[in-house]
Amino acid sequence: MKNIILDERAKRVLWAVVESYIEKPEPVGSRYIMKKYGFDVCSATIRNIMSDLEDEGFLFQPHTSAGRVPTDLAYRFYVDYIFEEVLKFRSAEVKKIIENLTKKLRKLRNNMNSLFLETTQNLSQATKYLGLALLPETDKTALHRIDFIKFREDSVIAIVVNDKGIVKNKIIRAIPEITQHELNSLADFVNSNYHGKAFDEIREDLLRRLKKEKIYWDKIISKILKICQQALYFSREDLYISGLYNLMYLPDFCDVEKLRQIAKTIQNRHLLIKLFENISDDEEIKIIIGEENPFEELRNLSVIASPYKERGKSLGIIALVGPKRMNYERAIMFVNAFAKSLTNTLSE
Amino acid sequence: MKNIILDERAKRVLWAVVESYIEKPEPVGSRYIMKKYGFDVCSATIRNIMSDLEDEGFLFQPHTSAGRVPTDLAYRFYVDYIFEEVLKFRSAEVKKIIENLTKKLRKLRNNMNSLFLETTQNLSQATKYLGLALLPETDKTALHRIDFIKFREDSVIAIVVNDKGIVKNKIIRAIPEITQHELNSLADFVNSNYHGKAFDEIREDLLRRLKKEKIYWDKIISKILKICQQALYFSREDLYISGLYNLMYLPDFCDVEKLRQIAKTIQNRHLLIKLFENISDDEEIKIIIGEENPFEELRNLSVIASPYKERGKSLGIIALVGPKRMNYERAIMFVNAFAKSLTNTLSE
DNA sequence: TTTAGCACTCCTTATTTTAAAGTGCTAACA
DNA sequence: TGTTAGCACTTTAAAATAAGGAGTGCTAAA
Repeated sequence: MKNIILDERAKRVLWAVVESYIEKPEPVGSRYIMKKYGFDVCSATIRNIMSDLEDEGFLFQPHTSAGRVPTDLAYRFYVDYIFEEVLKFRSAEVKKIIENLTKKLRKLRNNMNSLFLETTQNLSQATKYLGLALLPETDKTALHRIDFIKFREDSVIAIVVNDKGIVKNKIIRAIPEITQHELNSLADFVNSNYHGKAFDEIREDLLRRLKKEKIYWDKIISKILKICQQALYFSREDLYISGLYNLMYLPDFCDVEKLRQIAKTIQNRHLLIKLFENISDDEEIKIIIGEENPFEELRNLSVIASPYKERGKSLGIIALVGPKRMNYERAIMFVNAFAKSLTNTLSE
Repeated sequence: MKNIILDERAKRVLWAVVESYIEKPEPVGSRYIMKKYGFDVCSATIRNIMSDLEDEGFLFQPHTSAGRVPTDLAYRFYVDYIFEEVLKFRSAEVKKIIENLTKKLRKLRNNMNSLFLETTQNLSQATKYLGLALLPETDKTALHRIDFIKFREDSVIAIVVNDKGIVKNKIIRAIPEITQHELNSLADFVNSNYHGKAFDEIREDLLRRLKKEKIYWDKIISKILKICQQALYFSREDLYISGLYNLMYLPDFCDVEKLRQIAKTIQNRHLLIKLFENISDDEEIKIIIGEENPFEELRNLSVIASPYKERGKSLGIIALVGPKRMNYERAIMFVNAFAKSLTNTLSE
C-alpha cells in the first residue's frame, strides 16, 4: 500500500463519510457531509475533496451523480483512526462490560462448553453480528487424565481430559488381542508419567522412549503405543458459532443471493477454523477488513478477533464476523471486553 | 376432517394438480392439466372439477383468473395416495440405496459421531432438503462404562460411555472432601453392578438401594450417590442438522423474509428436538404436512421422519425437513432407505 | 483557493400500456 | 344431465414511459 498523505481536512471528510455510511448504508453526498458534520466550507469544496479521495482509492462512486461509498481502504483508515480512541476513551464502559460478564462467566468456570456457548451468544446478542469462539487448541493444553476403554471386538475408545476440563474422545481401531487390562496399564502409565504435561511434548517423549528402549519391534507394545499416539493427537475442530440469523437481519445482506451466500459461508466451519488458526497470537486485537481476508468467501465481511489467555499464554480466539460496514467502535469494544473477561475467568 | 368422497376422475385431477405444482411452483391451469396428464375431456370440464375441489378445500386460487394451488389437505391426499406405491413399486430402487449406503456406513459402525454426520449429510445431499438425525436417547441405552474424575477443588467430571459407544461427559459440582480414590470406588461399584443395564433402570435401582441399606443419612455417601444420579441423567440434546443452505436455494424460499424465517427456525435446535421426541415410534414413516405440525414455526414446512432401530427396538429418528411442496415420493423413499440402512448398520 | 450557480446524469418511483394466462358463464350439443 | 365450444372478463406480470430528485462536475467570479 502506498503511503498517502492526506491533509487534516481530507481526513475529517473521509472519516465523516465512513461514519455516515456505517450509520446508514446509502451513498453519502457532499452537502449532507457538510451540514451533518459541521464543516464551514461549502459543498463544492467537500465535493472536490471527495473527488480527490476517490482518486486515492478511499471512496467509490456507484455511478456518476451518486454520492460516495467507502472502499475497504477507507474502512481501514477509519479503523486505524479510531482504534486507539476506543480503547482509551471508552475504557470505563469496557470495564463495566468486563465486570458484568466476568461475574456471569465465573459460574461456568468449570464447564468449558457452557462457558464458550454463553460467551458467543452474548457476543452476538450485544452486537447483532456473528459471535465465534475457538476452543483452546488441545495440543497446547496439558493432560489431566486419559482412559482407554475397550469397545466391541476391534475398537478402543480413548477418553482424554485436559487441564481445562475439556473432554475429548476418539475411537481407535485396534487389534482384538488387546485386553482391557492392558489398556488400563497403558492409561496408568501415561497418567502417572505425563499428568500436567502438554500433549505435543507427551507425543514426542513417547516416541523417544519407544526408540530408546528398543521395544520398537515388539509388535503388541508397539501397537498399543500407536493407539496412544493416535489418542493424543487432536485436530482443531471446536468452534462455537452463534447468531447467524442476526447477520441475516442486517441491511447489508438484504437480497436473496447474499443471504444464501452468507449462510453457505458460515456453515463452512472448516474455513472459519482455518482462518482463526492463522491469526497470530501476538496482536491483542486483529481486524480483517474485506479484501484483506485470505479467504475469498469472506471478502465481503469484516472480522474482529482477539485471543483469550491464561497466565499470559494465548489459548484460543474469540471473534465477531459482520459486514464491512460494521460498527467497528462497538465491535472492537465488545470483542476486547469479552476476550478480557474470558481471560479473567480462565486465570482465576 | 370430514370424509369427502371424490369420484375417480376428481381424484385424478387433484393428483395431477399436486404433481404438477410439486414439479413447478406455479398455479396450475385446467388446460395444462388436460393436455399434460392426458385427460380426454375438455378444459371446461376440468375447470368444473377444479372448482368443486376448491369448494371441498383441496385447492386454492391466489386470485380470480389464476390457476389453482394445492392446500395442505391436497398434499395430505397426495401423500396418502402415493405412500403405498412408493414403498411397493420403488422397492428395487430403495434396496439399491440401502445397499450402497450400508456399505458406506458400515465403516463408521463404531463411531456414532461420524455415522450420524455422514447420514444427515448424505440425506440432505440426495434430496436437497434438510437432513436431521436424533441420536439414540441415552436414557434408553445401556451403560458400557462410567468414570469419575476429580477436577479442581469442587468439581467432578463424570464420563459415561453407553453401549453404542457414545461418550457423554458432565461436570458436577461436588463437595471438596471427596477424593479421587472414593470416586474410583464409586465407578467400580457402578461398573461392576450395572454394566449393560439401561440408565433409567440403574437410577431407579440406585435409589432403591439407598433406601434399603439405610445409608441414606450418611452424608458423604449420600452426596456421592447424588453425583452418580446426576451423572446418569441425560437430557436429549444430540441433534445432527445438515444442509440448511440446500433449503435456501429452493424456489419456495425465494424472498428475504422467508429466508430469515427459515434460518431462525432451523437454528432453534430445542424446537426440533421437541418435535422429534413427540413422534411416536410405532409408525415406520411419519409425515407431517404444514398445518399438521404442532409447532407454529414449522407450519410452512413438511417433515418426513422415520425411526431407526436395533433389534426391533427404536433408538432414535432420522428426518427430512423441506417445503410443503416437497417431492414426497423421493423424500419418503430416501428417508425410508436411510433409516433402514442405519438400522442394518446398528444391528450388525 | 473557495464559492455560487447551473446544466447534466443517473437512479428511483410511479404510472400507463400491453400481452398473456386462465377463469366463469352461457348456450348448444350428445 | 353431463360435456363442450366460445367468449367476455379479471388479474397479473412485464415492458414502456414519465416525473422527480439527489448529487455531481464544471465554469466563472470572488
